[in-house]
Amino acid sequence: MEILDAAAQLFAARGFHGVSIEDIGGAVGVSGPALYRHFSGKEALLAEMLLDVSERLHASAADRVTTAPGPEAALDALLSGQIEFALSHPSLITVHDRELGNVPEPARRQIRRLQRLYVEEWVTVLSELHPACPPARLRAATHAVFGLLNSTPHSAGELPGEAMARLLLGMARTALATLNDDES
Amino acid sequence: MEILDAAAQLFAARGFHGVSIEDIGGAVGVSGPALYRHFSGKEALLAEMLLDVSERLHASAADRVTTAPGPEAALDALLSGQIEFALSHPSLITVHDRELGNVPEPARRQIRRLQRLYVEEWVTVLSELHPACPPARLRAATHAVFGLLNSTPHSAGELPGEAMARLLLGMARTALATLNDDES
DNA sequence: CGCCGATGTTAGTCACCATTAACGTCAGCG
DNA sequence: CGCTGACGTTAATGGTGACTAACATCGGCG
Repeated sequence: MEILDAAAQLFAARGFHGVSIEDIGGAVGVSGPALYRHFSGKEALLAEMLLDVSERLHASAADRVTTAPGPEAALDALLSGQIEFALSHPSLITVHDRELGNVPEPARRQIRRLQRLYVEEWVTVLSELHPACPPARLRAATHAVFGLLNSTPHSAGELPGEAMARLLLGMARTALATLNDDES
Repeated sequence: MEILDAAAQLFAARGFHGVSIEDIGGAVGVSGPALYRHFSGKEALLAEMLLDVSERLHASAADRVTTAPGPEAALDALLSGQIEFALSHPSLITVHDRELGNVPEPARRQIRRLQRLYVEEWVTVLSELHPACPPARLRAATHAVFGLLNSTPHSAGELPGEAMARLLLGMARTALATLNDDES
């Protein structure tokens, strides 16, 4: 929806509390309280936005993993999916890992659940590739790779999108390839 | 200062606009407007906090690079410095790359300048190790590595600090080692 | 035509919050 | 002793912002 897109950009730029309902309305051409015809409140708007992101990420990951022929292909599919999403929706990525704390309780738990499932998708694939590696280490490495891939909003414009995608894919792949070698 | 530490944790958890002056006062045992005896306002407090972080990061980087015997050692020193800082001051790291937009103008420019100098420190070292690599690519890779290293606040507690430091060092090192190999 | 539901609009209302005012306390020091 | 400067406190004050109320507009459909 157009409202959610505008809100995502504003939230990413100024933070949830730095954006007013009137700001969001103004960004889509209506003014202020008109938004209450579409959302029950500011927090509900954020909740729907983050829920949608979590669902899309998790659904895409589950799909890619099950259709991949093997763990190496699955990992590449996960990497490409995350990169594609981060490059095409930088504001959503930014809001997604900044503003969970402002989502009210019924929805927050569900978003957390989807995020956890998403991470576990990665950990499962990685544990097939690195059976000797303890899960906690795989989880930490997964979060680190997310940090790497989600850095695109910060380095926006340094490189054309296609080049950036290849760079991130290469860096993430090799970063994950060393998981067995090191001592813990 | 104790006030800045408390404010950093609050800002990291709830965002600049999500924290009130009274919250910060309460966290250090005084209440509300007492803070105006130490800072001219909320934004000034943030400015001092971010300026201090930028200065420490840049000074440490410049120092480590000049005392290192060669580019490989310099890169390792940069990596270790950033990891050490991120692991010991997660809130400062979080605030540092989220809240620049809320710093008023005299100070913002200076913080930006220090951040740019910090990045250039990395790019200079990397360009000695990868002379064929265009600077834009090195800059993008540097930001990506920052994202990787600064992911610690998100994966807090998965791994003990020492293990996390080694994991991040290994991942970042190998991620940067592939910079020449890929096509751009 | 005339009702209705979707969608907006403009004026409150009420809470919160940064900042300032006015007023203590008290340690150190002449 | 009595001043002074550092540091706090509790009341304004003024602005902002989420949310609600009361009031249009209008396309579709009986």
